[in-house]
Amino acid sequence: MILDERKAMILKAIIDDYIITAMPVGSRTVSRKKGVGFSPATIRNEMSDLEELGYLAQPHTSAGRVPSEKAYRLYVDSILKSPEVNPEEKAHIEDYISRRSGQVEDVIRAAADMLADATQYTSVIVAPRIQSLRIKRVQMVPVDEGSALMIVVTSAGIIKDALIAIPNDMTSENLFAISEMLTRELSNHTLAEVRQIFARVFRDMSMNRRLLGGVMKAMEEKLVEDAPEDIVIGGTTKLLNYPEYSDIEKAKNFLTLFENKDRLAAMLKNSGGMQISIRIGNENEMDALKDCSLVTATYRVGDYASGTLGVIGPTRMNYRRVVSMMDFMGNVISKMLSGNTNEV
Amino acid sequence: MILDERKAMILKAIIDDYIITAMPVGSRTVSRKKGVGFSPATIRNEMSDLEELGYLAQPHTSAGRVPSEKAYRLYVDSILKSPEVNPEEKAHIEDYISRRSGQVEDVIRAAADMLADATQYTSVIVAPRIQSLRIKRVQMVPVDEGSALMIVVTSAGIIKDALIAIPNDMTSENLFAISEMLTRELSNHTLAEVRQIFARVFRDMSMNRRLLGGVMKAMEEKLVEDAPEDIVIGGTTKLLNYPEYSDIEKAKNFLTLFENKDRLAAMLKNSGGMQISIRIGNENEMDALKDCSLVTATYRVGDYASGTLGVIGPTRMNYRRVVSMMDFMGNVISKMLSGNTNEV
DNA sequence: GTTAGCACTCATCAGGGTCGAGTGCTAATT
DNA sequence: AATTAGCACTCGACCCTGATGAGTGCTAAC
Repeated sequence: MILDERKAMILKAIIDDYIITAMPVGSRTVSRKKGVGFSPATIRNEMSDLEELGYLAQPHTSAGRVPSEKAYRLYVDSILKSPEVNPEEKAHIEDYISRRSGQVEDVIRAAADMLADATQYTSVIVAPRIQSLRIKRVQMVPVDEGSALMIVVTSAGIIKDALIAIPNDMTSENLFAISEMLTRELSNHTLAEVRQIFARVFRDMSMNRRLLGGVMKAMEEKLVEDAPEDIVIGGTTKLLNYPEYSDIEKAKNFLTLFENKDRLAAMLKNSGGMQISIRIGNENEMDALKDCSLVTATYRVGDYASGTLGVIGPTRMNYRRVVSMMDFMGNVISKMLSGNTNEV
Repeated sequence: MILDERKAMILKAIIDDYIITAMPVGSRTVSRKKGVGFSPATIRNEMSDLEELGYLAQPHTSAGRVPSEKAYRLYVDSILKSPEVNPEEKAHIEDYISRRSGQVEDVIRAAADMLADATQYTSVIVAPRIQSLRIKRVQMVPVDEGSALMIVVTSAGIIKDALIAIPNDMTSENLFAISEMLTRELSNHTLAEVRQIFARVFRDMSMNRRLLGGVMKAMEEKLVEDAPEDIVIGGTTKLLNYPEYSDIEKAKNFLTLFENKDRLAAMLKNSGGMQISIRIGNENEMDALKDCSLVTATYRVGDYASGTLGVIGPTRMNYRRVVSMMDFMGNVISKMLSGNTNEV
């Protein structure tokens, strides 16, 4: 089912045109393109074949042709090798992001904005899964009579905190001592392992059972269990600039998507572990994305944790640019976030 | 320029109807309402008067009448006294929000969601201005070789943090000692005063000049100066459900508004210190809000700090409900956030 | 195998007619 | 004097129509 060279060339021309104009492409238009040395009639015959093969579709009898998802798929697969981002742009992006020192949230925020800006589509970045991170320090800071802020510093400089209740008579020296102890016990373990470790600690030392109970509860509840996904969205309204979203219903559907961040994160993450994954139109499970394409990539933090970044645009998006941009951006994020992390 | 009773009644009927239907209201419609004992003809005469007085407008000759901003203003002023939120709803909201323990961010997030949900308009809440908060504790937690997380706990349990650079040979005991010292020096002062205090400390003790320099720089840069406004938005897409936003251009304008949070915060905050302020249509400075109304209220945190909450909806919004909801919500937030704060 | 020619299709748009909601005015009623 | 009924008038919404033009498929000529 491989296309001969001329068909492929014509199909490519049609897709290229459609990516820009979002209008059905006619035979005349194709034949006028440079590099295409055939008359409209010839093109028509080929287009007719392509339609039969399922690569093109006609919105109505006397309209031009529109590429099908199958066509995009072919196009995308054939194009992935040849990236295209100019060096100045790269430098600019890297500079902007690296200016955000440290905090993972900030880096991701900056990256999402840059990605949306560079592609002119909507971008989404999911922070690394927290359960898989290794704890480096645990520290409690008194906030109030009876409450303290528990801070967990993990590898890769990702920091999580939660308010916990403490006994009223606890001094800050006391808290410090306990923090040191917890750090000793927990460091180098993942958050997911915390529960078992606590079980052991509880047996070993009877000290401050009540406080430890509170700490453990907070860790489980706030840091492990229902921790909402950390997910950042850039350029939410970018897609409204494209004609396919001039229908208010579609726009609304699309925008509501971002209100449920957990679902969004879930969707982004099942990219099957591919380095770069592209889902076109109906290849997406979510209804609101049925006429969008979603390009996702993975970035790494240190040696174990990883996160996902994605771009959502119309099916006729500029895949070449998006893919290379994602590739580049993934590397930048990895570099920024792993830079912090010296060994554990 | 006060309206006689009948005119007022007719005007109110028109506004009430328009709030629901978003369609020009005709004399017949008004006359059919219960409580209005007049024929369409009579109503027409009154409506004609009201138009002359500037309370009504006609989109075109043979259409019904539409309330002007002046009418809304009158309506709103006359209605502010009589709140309307049912007790179960109140209980539900209070319960939902109080479930978010502690962290200011969480409370505000929850409140914004609730507010948007209860009103079916878009809600905005600005966190208390950080400069005016009093410091309760300063604590540094080592993160990495050469970097630490500085945490500033302020009154009202609002917590700010920033990554700072520290000398490589700093131990955690060392950091703890310095934290204690900083806490002693800074507690009970506002962030805005930090600079002067540092000047004094610098003279008094020569210890660890380099670290202190870093701390001070971080405080100034990250916590005082360009700290972006903490602002939370709920129900961004809610307004898309109203016919006045079925125009994609308007929708886009409106949505882009939320991308510049600083401007948004600035606008919310200049409500002239009123308890509840309502800006209708052109009373708003921002173009994107020219055909919206903005209702803002103030909440307090402890005795000194305060923040703003707001609802954005179409000019024909249900003012009665929104106002009473804002009033209630402001109190809930105040209570939640001040509850934490025992004396400093 | 390629192309020119031609009849055919169909979305888009402007013009024109009808319909109905709503008005303003005038005259009749209370 | 206030209210109401009646009526002519206005104007947007809707539907139908025909013209236009982009684009197609087929056939015959090159």
